[in-house]
Amino acid sequence: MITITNNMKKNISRRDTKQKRVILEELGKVKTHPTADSVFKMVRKEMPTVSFGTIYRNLSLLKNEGKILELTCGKYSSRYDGDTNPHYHLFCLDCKGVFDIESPTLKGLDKEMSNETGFIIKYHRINFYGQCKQCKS
Amino acid sequence: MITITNNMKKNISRRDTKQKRVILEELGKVKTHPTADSVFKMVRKEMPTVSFGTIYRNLSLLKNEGKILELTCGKYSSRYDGDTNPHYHLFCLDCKGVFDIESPTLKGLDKEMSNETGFIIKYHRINFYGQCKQCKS
DNA sequence: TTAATTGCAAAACTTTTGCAACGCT
DNA sequence: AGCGTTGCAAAAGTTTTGCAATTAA
Repeated sequence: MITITNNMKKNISRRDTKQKRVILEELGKVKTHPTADSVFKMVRKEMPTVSFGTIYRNLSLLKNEGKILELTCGKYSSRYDGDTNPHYHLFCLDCKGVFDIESPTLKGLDKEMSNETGFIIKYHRINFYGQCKQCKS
Repeated sequence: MITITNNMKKNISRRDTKQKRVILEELGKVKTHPTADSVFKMVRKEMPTVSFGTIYRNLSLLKNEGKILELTCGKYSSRYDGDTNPHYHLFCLDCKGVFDIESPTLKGLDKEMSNETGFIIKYHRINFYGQCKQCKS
């Protein structure tokens, strides 16, 4: 009999490090959906010797563990979200900021689209594009 | 009196070039949502001297003119869609392919979300993630 | 004619990776 | 002790840009 052990799950955390803790902590503090570079700068303030490689490696681990979200938004630079509750985002075409949409998500959409298309659908993301409250004046 | 001339619209085409025509033509032929690099290779077959800069510059022009769509899908490489009719996409988590969803789009969603959130919403994109028909076996 | 566009190459920018040292467990 | 993780630096991948030559209008 073959047993699936935890070790067989690839690219997830096996150790609890200071760096990982600070990254998650900093992401939890902000609602700005920072890029990897911004996370790097935030963490640097707490840990001046942290490196870029460590930021990227940990963001990848945390994402695979479902502790953070990676938002895809155009060429260059993903953005990261410490809030893993299902929600959508507004991308401001003027200031380029990313904002949370508070409205509830469309619960039946994945199943409905699965049925209509024949694809297997696990989840979806909705990105709205327009102007944020600051920029709409 | 100040007149808005066509010249004041920045980053749109002003000349009709062979390169631009071939790029649009090649994008119209496929349903694969190619990356800029793939478009480059496709166009190279027709025009062996075309350069990367020309591909990127024209993809940007065509996008600004609404003749093609740029799909954002994770770190690295945007993908381009010659079909500008409103539709959603499935991103296959296995083969990494991008597929069109034929179902109609959610027409009232932008207005509804505008009202609920106070943002100005111009358009939205929905990305579904799962398995395509090939990979779901 | 004149100004947008091209091809080429270099630069800019984001992300990944090799490796020796380090530090969880 | 064993091995996952770190810091550093270099490499890899994508996109942009400067410039002289070309070409559409």
